[in-house]
Amino acid sequence: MPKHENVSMSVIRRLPRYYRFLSHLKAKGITRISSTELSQKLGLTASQIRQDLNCFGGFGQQGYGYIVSQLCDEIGKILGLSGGYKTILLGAGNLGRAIANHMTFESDGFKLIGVFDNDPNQIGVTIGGLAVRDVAELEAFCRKEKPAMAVFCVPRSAVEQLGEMLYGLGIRNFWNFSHYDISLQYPDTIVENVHLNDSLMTLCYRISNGRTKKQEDELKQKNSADSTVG
Amino acid sequence: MPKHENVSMSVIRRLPRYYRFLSHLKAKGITRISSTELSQKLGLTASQIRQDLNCFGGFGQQGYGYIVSQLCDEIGKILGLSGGYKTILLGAGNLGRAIANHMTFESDGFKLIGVFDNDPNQIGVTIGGLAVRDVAELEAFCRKEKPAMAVFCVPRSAVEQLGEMLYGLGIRNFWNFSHYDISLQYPDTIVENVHLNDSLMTLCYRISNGRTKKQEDELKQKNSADSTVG
DNA sequence: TAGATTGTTAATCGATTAACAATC
DNA sequence: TAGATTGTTAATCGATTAACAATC
Repeated sequence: MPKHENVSMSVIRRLPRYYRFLSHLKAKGITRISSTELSQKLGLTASQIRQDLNCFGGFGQQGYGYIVSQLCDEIGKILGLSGGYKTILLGAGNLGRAIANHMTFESDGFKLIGVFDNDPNQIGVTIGGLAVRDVAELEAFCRKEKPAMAVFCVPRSAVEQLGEMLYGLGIRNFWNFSHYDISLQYPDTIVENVHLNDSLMTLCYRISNGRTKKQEDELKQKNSADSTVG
Repeated sequence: MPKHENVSMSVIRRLPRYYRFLSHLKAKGITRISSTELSQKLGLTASQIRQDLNCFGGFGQQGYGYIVSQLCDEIGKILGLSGGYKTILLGAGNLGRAIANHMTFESDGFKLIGVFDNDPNQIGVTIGGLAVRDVAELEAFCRKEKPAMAVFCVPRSAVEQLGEMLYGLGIRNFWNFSHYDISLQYPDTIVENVHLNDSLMTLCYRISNGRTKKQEDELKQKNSADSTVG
């Protein structure tokens, strides 16, 4: 597995979108696509797509474009989707359940091996094919199974406590749905935060304040382009 | 309510973090904070924070800093958190439930007024204080209540159908958890996407490929700073 | 007044876009 | 070969950081 240093987060965050769309094309039986076509479908520039892909190597053929299935597989490899990283999930509330099901049915590089909660009513209930365990068993479970990643679907305060324990047990990778960002405490962790609250407030801002000038310009441009076509 | 044009999405996406942290400080009874202190707590530069805030006006006092409660309230106003935008939610699965509860207990500018599903087993069940309605009632409900925002917690295919209907009914603001991005179809919509899948794949990439050079440098710098302090 | 910290301008850095030679 | 489209370099644009005068 090659290491791709110096690739910016901006590029990395676009890879899943490419992967998703290419999978879609592949499923539809489309074999070939150019950067221009891709850019139109995704709302990006062709230049950016070529620039992004060339961070990892030349996957296209001049004068032809990209072979959909090949490019899709390559991006899957780059993303490390066959990793099968052992994962535990903390918190069996509604969000935890949704995430557990998601991870079970669409395993994007991770394998859920344990779900934990401290609520006696939840313990034993089956979620994503797994019986919810008592959080009291967490330490022993981790020593035995050595999970690579932990998902936090618990409140902020619980993450502060559990984070310390899991860090002590060697876990360095986290998918965090709480407000507490463990990476500020332990800088050598890899944390992917999903702050639903922030997302909602951003939406609130956008509704309240209207579009930015840039967005307004793009919209105008798009509208005039549409009416030219039609 | 002033309109702040020309504010970039990068700035807007940091506002909720400021707001969240300032609320936290306020709750702890802290009255004053400088941009330097804030920057240390949030892992940003003081310069960036001042630059960000000055997009909206001068909220600080030279030689003193910022009054926590005042700054917090101002950011809340900028975000439009008192908007109380009427919101409907489509999809009463686990994710829909988690989101409905979230929106009911922490109303960040939105008021949930209806939850819809097409599964007869879900209809009538209470979620976030609301009885789940049959999606067949959706159109009549919207004509009467005129919601400002819709949350999509349904699969891609359902969003394609429902999106068209809701757009036709005048709804232009969406919080979207599906893979289907309605803003590509209707450019005059405001859509905030939450792609959990993409987030997970990004994490997978980061685990598989290690830190970027920039992150590695920052980590080294932080470690040496820590050992100098201790 | 002296010290501190903002608001704001200028400098740097990084990301996106444009252009075009290479080549299938 | 001619046409198309990539890979890659150069130009532009935007965002972040640094610096410092203004001022509390």
